[in-house]
Amino acid sequence: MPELPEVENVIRTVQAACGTTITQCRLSRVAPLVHTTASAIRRATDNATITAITRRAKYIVIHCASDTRLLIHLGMSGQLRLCATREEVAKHTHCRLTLDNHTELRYVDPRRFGIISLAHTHLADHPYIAKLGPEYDDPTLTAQMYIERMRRHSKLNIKAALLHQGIVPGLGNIYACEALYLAQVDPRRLVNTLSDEELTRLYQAMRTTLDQGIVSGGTTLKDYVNGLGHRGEMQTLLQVYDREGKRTLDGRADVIKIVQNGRSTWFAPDVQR
DNA sequence: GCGATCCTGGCC
DNA sequence: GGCCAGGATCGC
Repeated sequence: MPELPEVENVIRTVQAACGTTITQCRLSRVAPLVHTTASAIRRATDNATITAITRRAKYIVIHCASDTRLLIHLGMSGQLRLCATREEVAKHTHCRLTLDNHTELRYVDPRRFGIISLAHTHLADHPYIAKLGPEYDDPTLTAQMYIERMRRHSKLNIKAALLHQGIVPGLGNIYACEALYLAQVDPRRLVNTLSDEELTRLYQAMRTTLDQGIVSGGTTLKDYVNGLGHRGEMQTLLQVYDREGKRTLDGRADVIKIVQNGRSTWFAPDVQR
């Protein structure tokens, strides 16, 4: 479900949890924990005040006053919801953080591809965080730096490179297809066949696409909702994603679907070269 | 670098 | 019943 714009909208809509104190942490046995245990999470969150909720790539970071941070990745089907305590608990709710203001943060994930983890010292030292490239909107990430990072993976097709979270994280299947359309680049091309000019177009396109996704509240294809349960609007603006056999949204060209590295790619061969 | 794999649910 | 899905790790 969630790519960077969806995760950004989730963290923005759960900010009311900041300043509250966690009075209870309930983890189901099927919660997908990584690099930690249920007891470590209970210990870290017990009576902890939430000082901030931030995002790193597609990870949600819940900062506790105790200097520990709870890391949540939503995987394919995860949701983080800020609910009234009395609200009915949805199926596949794996973690409930009860807060001292009659609300709860609930992590729900039917497919269980997401993860919950813990970072004690520097966030950047966490094994999963350490592998990530710089944020797409990092002011120090110039087009030139982006090109250099891309060229370290010369043998990848450009679609796979856009999905590679170690280069610049945040794009998933939807926004990668959309960025390639905006930049007018054929997803099948290898990085080492792209000119600096084409990579610069992709640098700009991925930034524009992610910004647009954030501003429009994320893409609700099926079940994405933000932390308050509201759907996004970006699905009404997608040019190519899931439009096999149709025209692009702007009517400029026909869309076809191919499979790359096991994932569907939609693109318009007449305008993506 | 690439394919298999984790898992549930919706759709054909 | 089989296929597909917004992700990413792991082993080869």
